[in-house]
Amino acid sequence: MDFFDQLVRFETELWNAVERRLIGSGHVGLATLQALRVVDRHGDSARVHELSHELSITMGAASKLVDRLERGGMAVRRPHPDDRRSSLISLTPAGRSARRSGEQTAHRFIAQIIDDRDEARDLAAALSRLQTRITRVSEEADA
Amino acid sequence: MDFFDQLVRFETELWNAVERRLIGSGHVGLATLQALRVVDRHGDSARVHELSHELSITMGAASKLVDRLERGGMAVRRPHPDDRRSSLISLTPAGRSARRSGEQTAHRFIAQIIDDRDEARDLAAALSRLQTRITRVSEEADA
DNA sequence: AAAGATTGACTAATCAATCTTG
DNA sequence: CAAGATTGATTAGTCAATCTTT
Repeated sequence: MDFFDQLVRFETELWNAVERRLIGSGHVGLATLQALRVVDRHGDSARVHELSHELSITMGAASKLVDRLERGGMAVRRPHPDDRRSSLISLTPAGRSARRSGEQTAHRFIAQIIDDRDEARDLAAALSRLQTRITRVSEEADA
Repeated sequence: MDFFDQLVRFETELWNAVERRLIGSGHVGLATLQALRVVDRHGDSARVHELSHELSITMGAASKLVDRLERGGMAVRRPHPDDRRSSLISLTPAGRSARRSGEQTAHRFIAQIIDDRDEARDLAAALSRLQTRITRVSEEADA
């Protein structure tokens, strides 16, 4: 379990350290920043579904997350033109600005932790490859 | 941010997959299992402090975690012999049993995700090395 | 029936305040 | 005053039930 324990510990502490840096310099928190990045990345086609999927949280959590973004004046929902069950989510100017400055701060901090860009790329690739195995191994159980 | 995003995503999904496997086979949840492992690892010298530190959670969270272990009949607090501010936490037979079977299930599952033991060791070492940088880089800000 | 989303009940984390002991 | 722990108020997640639309 060494690998698992180390993974969990590092992820938790890195998340918390980035969070402290963001809050300490007057930016939005990391969970909010990650949400803003997902919405922005999707241009005008972000739905609750995308947030749920890309942040690995439930639909319920994603729905409430968008509620908070709206209350904070960082995003707005408008009706989906082709599917009346859904809404399209887009950032307000304030949301885009919070994303830009927060992302810059987070990026600088993380680059100090892992300053070797090749190593960062290799680690990301290794994790990405293992990622695909999670689904496969999980599904083998259901068979 | 590729590395960070991939790290967070992989950790979240691996945690959730292990959790589902544990619950699905009638074991304690993963957060509980991690707590049981910490207490057991410390023999008879586990305090709330150790749980807080090794799980990277606050003292408040760790204190409530021990409350839940006690309510579940998996651990007991007894007064610390040398320090009356503190308690020593130890596992009951039920707690030790839950730890053993849960750990076995979790271990088998994770070994299926990352089946190359050398790779697991290398990744754990890389993360461990980066781990030490978090504190250093965080503290540079305070200077 | 399935997909998208929302809501309510519950769980477990955070922070801050507090208490006791070192 | 600092360290260990506990507690209360708040925050944000889960799951399950529900509603609408596909």
